[in-house]
Amino acid sequence: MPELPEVETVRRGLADLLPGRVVASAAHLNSPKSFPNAQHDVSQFLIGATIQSVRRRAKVLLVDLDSQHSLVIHLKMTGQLVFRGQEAFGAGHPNDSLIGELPDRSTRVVLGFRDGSHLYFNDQRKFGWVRLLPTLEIPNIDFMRKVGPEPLESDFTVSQFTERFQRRARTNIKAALLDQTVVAGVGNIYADESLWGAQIDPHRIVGSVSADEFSRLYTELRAVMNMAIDKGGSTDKNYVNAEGKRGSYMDFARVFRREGQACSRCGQQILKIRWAGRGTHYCAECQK
DNA sequence: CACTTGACCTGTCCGC
DNA sequence: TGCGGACAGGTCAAGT
Repeated sequence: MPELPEVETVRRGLADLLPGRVVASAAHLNSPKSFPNAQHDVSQFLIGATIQSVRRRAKVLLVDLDSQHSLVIHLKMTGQLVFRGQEAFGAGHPNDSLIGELPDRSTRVVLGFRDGSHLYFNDQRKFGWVRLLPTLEIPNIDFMRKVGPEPLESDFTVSQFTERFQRRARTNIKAALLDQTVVAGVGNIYADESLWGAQIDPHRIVGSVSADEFSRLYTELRAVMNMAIDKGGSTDKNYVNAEGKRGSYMDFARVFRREGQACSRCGQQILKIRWAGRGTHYCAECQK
C-alpha cells in the first residue's frame, strides 16, 4: 500500500504542515513497535523540540527535530499520518477526508503541538512504527545500509538500474523489483504497473531480461511513480495523505486490481495470480 | 551468499 | 446468520 509515491505524498504534505511546530506531548496508545526508547529520551529529545524538516528515504519518513534527533516512521501496509489543526477539533472534519474524528480505534501514536494541533499515527494492522533516533545514526541502521538507490533521483541512470539487478540474477523479475536492496521504494502496485508498461512477464528470470527490456522497465517505473505522485498516490483501502484525503492513481491503473477487465493495449483479459508471494496482475498476451 | 517461506497483525470477504 | 479460512502486502527472521 504505501509505496514510494504514497510516502512521498505524505512527506510533501507534512513538509508544508510541520516545520516550526513545537512538540508538547507524545501519547503512545497501542503500538508495541513504536517508541522503544527509554522514556527519558522522549522527554529529553522529543518534548519541547521544534520540527525542522521532513525527509524521505525509500518508504521511510524522517522528521528532523532541532534536538539532533529525528522521528523515523514506517507506515508498512496500513499506516497513516494525519495532521489536524486546532480548528478541526469540534468543528467536525472535512467531508473529503476518508477518516473521521481522531483519535480513532486504529490510532497508535499522538503527537501534540504547542499551538494545539496534532499529528496522528494510525495503523490498523500494527506493522508500522515510529522511532526516535539521533539524526546522525539513521544512515547506520540496518535498513538504511542495505536499501538500494532512489529510482526517481535525476542522477539515477538506466545502467545503474540494470546493474543493480544482477545481484538477483536467478530469481524472477517481480521478486527482484520488490527487493528493497535492488531499488528503493517499489511495492506491489508499481511493480505490476511498471512490468505491464515495459511488456515484461512477471515470471521472467532476471538473467534472461535483455538490456532493452531493462531500459523499458527503468523508463516505465519512473513514469508510473512520477504519475502516481502527481495523482497523490494510490488509495486501495487505507492509504490517505497528511490531510486524510485519498489518492487517485487507482483510477489510472492499467493492471492492478483490474483482473477480468480487458487489457487497454491488446484487449485480452487481465489475469490475477499468486506470484513472488504476492497477488500479481498482468496481461499474458502482451507481457512476454 | 542467494533465494523462499512464514511471521507479524487486523479487518473484510467468500463459501458453506 | 455464523464461522472458518483466504487474502490484503512491507519487511525481517529463519529456513533450505
